[in-house]
Amino acid sequence: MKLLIVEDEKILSDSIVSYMRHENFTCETASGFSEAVEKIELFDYDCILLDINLQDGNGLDLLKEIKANNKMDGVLIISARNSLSDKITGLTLGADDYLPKPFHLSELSARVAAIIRRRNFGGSNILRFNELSIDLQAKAVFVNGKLVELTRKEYQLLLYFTYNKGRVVSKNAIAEHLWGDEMGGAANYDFIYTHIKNLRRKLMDSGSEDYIQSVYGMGYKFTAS
Amino acid sequence: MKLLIVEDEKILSDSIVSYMRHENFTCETASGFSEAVEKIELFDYDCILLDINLQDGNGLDLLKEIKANNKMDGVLIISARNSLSDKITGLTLGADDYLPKPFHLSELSARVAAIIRRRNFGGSNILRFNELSIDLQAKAVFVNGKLVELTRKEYQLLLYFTYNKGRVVSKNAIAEHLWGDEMGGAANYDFIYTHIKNLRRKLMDSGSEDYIQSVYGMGYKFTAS
DNA sequence: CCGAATCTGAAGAAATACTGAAGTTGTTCA
DNA sequence: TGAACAACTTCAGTATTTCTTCAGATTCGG
Repeated sequence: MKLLIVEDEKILSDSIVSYMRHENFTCETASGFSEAVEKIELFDYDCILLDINLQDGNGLDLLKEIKANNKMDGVLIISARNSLSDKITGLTLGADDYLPKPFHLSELSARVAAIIRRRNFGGSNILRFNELSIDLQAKAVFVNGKLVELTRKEYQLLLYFTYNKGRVVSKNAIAEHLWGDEMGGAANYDFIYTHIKNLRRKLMDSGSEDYIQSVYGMGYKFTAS
Repeated sequence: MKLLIVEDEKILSDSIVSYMRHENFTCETASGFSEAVEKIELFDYDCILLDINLQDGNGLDLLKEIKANNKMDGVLIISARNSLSDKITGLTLGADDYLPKPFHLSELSARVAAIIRRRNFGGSNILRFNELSIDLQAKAVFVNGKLVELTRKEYQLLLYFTYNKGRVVSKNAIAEHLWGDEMGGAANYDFIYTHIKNLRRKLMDSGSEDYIQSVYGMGYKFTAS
């Protein structure tokens, strides 16, 4: 899952990134209004953590812009202001949740997870696809009720497939989602081949069909239902 | 058996009521501090499910008031907050148990049932997991009835695991729960490794299975039942 | 049939986890 | 108060697991 943290207090931004990386989110940052606009136009994020008190503009305007651009990213507003009007305005403009400073990082994490769950998976903690089921809370994957032990990357990969079910996802998109900035537009995709191979093998060894369909020259399509 | 659910998130409150009714509890709700005080003064409840993060006041104050009024109601604290101090304060003030959000309704139900059983049959506050038992009042841990001497951190760690039974807890979350904000997103987790090692050793030396499962790259999962 | 894309197993590199011991802090009790 | 002890944290070295790279095999579309 990929996040954009829009926050100009470097210390806070860094600690959010550090925490969320450990929670296995892919994180990118923007320290200002303009940088955020740029990144949001270029990339897809599962959730944008938006501090509405930026130096170089009003975060609510940015929010307006995100929503006007028909971007489907989730948005969590972070604010030092406790004013009810900001909260209401934010939620009216389409933010998914609101978190006043100061906050516990674990609460931030829980809320972000909730937003993503709500937007991508209908709010459910357990996803089912044919003989496959995924418990988001326990971070566990089952085939016919039997636990399959996946590594971090394999789990992230599977999750990315599930919410792009039926769509072809390019290797570029996968790289961007699982690795962020530094790997997007990589020269080769050997590491993706390897992870896909391992994921396929683990699932099929446990008795699952192969729902990861290769689409020559395009990418992969997850075909379970 | 009659419950009072003090919770201002209507969706959560409704789903608790719906679930608990099926478990044959009589349910009433209060969406705020003042409403709760009123109801508690007027009626007797077997157990009060108290969210300590209310809009209109601190839930811990309400708890203090319940206990000061010599009400004998059992109290289960529900909290999104993760600060250890809240937990400790809550239990010190006389709460019977503590359940962090998010939780499974089945777990809530089990804990409520346990509180009621305990209070009605004069038992002490004891959690049981296979050959492990934890006396919350005495803050003592037993393996097959034999006392295991744990340090404070080890005890807190074990307790935190039991609260999150079956879920993967990240080292971040552990750090934040046991040490508070300042450790969130810490650079290294050496101290967690050490405490986990010591806790594991003490429990296993006493004849317990190792219920603390390491999940590479994600954290730990407590697997007893 | 050719070149490009994809797949595979194996090996090296990197990240994560564990351990014992040493250093530091805090508590207890004379 | 301060010596003795317990608890906590840090550190350095080791073990384990995962990630990435690579070379060769296979498949695919034209």
